[in-house]
Amino acid sequence: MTDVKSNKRVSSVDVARLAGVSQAAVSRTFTPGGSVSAKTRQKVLAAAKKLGYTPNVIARSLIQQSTKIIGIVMVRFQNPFYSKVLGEFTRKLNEMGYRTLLLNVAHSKEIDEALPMALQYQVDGIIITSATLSSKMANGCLRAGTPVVLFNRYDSSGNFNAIYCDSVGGGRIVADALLDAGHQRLAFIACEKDTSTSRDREKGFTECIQERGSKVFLRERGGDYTYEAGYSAAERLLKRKKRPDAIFCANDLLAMGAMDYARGQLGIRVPQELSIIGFDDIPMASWPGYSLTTIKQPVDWMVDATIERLIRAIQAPVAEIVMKKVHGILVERDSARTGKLEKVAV
Amino acid sequence: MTDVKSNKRVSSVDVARLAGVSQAAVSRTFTPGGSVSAKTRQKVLAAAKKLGYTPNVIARSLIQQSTKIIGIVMVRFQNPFYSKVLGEFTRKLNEMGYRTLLLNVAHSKEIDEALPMALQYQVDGIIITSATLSSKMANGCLRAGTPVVLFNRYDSSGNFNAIYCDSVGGGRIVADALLDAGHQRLAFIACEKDTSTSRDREKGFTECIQERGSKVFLRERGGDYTYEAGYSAAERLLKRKKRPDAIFCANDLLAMGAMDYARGQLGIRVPQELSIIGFDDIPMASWPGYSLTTIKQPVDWMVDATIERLIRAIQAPVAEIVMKKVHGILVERDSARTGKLEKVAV
DNA sequence: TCTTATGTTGAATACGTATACAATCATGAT
DNA sequence: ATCATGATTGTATACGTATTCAACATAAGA
Repeated sequence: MTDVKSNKRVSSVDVARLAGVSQAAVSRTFTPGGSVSAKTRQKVLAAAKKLGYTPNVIARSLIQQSTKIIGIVMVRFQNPFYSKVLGEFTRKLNEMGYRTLLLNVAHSKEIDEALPMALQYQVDGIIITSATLSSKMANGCLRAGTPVVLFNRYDSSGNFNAIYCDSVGGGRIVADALLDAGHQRLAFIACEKDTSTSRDREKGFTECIQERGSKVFLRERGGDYTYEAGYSAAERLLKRKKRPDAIFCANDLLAMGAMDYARGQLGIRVPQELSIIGFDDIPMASWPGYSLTTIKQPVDWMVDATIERLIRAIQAPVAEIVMKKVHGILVERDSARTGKLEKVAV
Repeated sequence: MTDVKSNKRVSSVDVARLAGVSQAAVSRTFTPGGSVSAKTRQKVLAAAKKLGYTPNVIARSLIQQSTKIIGIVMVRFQNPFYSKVLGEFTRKLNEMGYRTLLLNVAHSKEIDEALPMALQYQVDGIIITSATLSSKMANGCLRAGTPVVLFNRYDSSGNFNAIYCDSVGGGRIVADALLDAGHQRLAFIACEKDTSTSRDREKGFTECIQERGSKVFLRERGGDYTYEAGYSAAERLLKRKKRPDAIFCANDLLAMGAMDYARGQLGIRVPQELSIIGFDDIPMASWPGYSLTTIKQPVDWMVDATIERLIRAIQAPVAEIVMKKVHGILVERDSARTGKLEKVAV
């Protein structure tokens, strides 16, 4: 029964020969809308089963000019936010009949090496998370006619589709909430590694505070978007004589690091003595141990929108560029005092 | 300068025509060991640049019988352990000239749907993490001549390459450490979702305890390999009148959930009143907030070994099966009393 | 019965590349 | 100048499939 004699690949021609039909008949049998009689279909399927035949998608994609592969470029793998994002992308794309070619990139600079790989593999589309494109690569994609959608980034040139969360607005929301609750000395912990998100979150935060006649008390650079960076930044921030009473961190990991330092090393009570707010709303943010107040990015919506935009661009390659900005929402947990002053005053 | 007139794909024939050479010359120019004179190479490269030509790897793979794509099947995406694993795999495979096709699978059962996809795409090899294969699919891979390596699983039939961590041994180490430190009532929190790892970790733990003349005090099913499952399992475990003085959890996430419940809800001091030990050593385990004592899986080594085995199987398709088991090591942090009794007694 | 429409079928071709083979070229030694 | 040697080149073919086209069969309608 097991016909594992030669490790030679079995092709549609082999199946056709065994079934006594033409190769075209085999192809049609395995093509959803194919015009085949029930009889030949039977014969073909029987022969295919006997030989263990599987259609070669690579060969198919050559002639159909479509690989049904989407390239996903990710920069920060370990960050749970992007784990979640990647999981959603692969799952949903799978359901729609697409496979995902994963390009893991350590730094934004490497993106210029990764993209040609994707293009060489004739991917139908490319999703780029947390990074932008050099104009050179942008041109490459244009030439290849491969649609690109930026996820959680935008390109100020306006040449790319982009789905992203309003970082500036998120920063403003945080500033408002903290000031409304009566905080006096607001600090910010940034990520310095060429991330536009950190810059924008700080921008909204700072602008809003200034508009309300105050200014950011302290600013510390985290260096990275990691727990460790937040931990050490908090150390530098909280060892001062006059320390902040609220810290807004550029993302949740930084916030969790900061919180652990404040509580664990200095015994500071959160939120009674210090409010901490993050950004992203990663799964861990809701863990009781942290119960982090944060700006939630509507990941599901963003993923859906990104996929929809990409598919549309693939199907109708009109030179139409769509940029969608979605608002983050403040998830109030227990790491920050965010109640309006009035409420307390009453 | 921008010749983006037609979105028609540019092929080696187009380049050849423009350069005034044969298509073969173009192909040879882009083939590392190709026999081309410097002069024609110049002409070809110039023409290629002008047209924005990129070799079509799909077409190449058709004739070379090799796609340079590795399929990776992952079951539990959100778990930071596998995030790390995936990151390592993609990075290292990339460096070796392979791309990765990511197949995200919600449950082990779905693996039988995912694998044919990989095979249809003619992947050169397949890595399966945290799941085993049905014998039917196993046969499919055999027929297709596609090597498979199981990561962090083994197949008792002995038909598959496998690289995995000694879960039984890890469980024993934990039992020894806890008993040596004088714990009396040892509990275990399991993951029930068809995971052999959880079963094996419990097996080693239980066996060792029995050999030393005792037995497991309590056992609770976590349900999932998640923080939430650990949290609620701990609730059921610790609300009893006579509660355990040590809990071994099937993985780190469960352990962190359990710890947060114990400390946050019941005010139990860890490790003074309760020791907690996990398994995996995910990045968060070393966060000061948890400082979790755990069994470290040597991920880097395991990833390297998996890749090496896979590449070897691809290059020399001898029917050789290799199963490698590596020992986990106890990383002693602050969530468990693990010192030998003698030390304390002296 | 003849016509028309509809459904099946196979032969031939195209997708974009790599490579075997034979032909050509350059080079240096004799 | 002749020959052998080696490097370079072009032609032709193969990889495995989808699809066009024409041929054919079948069934329905007149």
